[in-house]
Amino acid sequence: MRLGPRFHAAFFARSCLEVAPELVGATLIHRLADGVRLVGRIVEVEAYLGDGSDPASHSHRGKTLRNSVMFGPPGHLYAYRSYGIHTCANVVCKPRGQSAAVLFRALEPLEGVVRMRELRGLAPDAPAHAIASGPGRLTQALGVTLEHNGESLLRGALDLRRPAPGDPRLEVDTSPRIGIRRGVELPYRFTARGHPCLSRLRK
DNA sequence: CATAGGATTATCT
DNA sequence: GATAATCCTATGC
Repeated sequence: MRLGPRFHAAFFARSCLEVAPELVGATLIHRLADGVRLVGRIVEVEAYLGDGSDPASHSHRGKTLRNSVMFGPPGHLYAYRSYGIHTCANVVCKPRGQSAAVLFRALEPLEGVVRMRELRGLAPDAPAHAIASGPGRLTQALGVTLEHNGESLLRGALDLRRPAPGDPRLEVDTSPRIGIRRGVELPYRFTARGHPCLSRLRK
């Protein structure tokens, strides 16, 4: 398949509330060492602000060893461990020194689907919507680990691309974020309308 | 279909 | 020592 154009760092050097909805429909790629390319279309993201107004953000209480990448250059990967088991992946927003991020929550598998099922430990006939619908599932399916924390998403093995010509234009819905205890009411979750690969389907 | 509970560990208090 | 931006399985409608 043909990939869309790259993002420039400037795209991410602004509010994650602007960046997040524009990432719905973009593609996330991981080129594995053996040449296999894992590609998915982003259908669900969440924004986490860094200006102190967002109590659910990891950077809400300032810079720590874990969240230090959030304060680094925009367009890089912030990966962290969740509930001791899962890895979650974000793209850093705002210029260096400020902290904000967009969490990748669900992908529609596009290429390397057989490998994704293997990485997830799923049966060969497992449906596409079970592969990367959820932040932990997404990183497992794409082979993204904590070792990728801090890597650029603008070039290299991990690669974020704009939609390619001919890709579907997705309608974006807004809703409250999932699985958090603070800032529960803030509408910072952005989803592709009616898409089967969302982590939680519409009613 | 919906909900509840356990798993499991890095990070911070 | 408690918490956590979750997932899977089991159980009950």
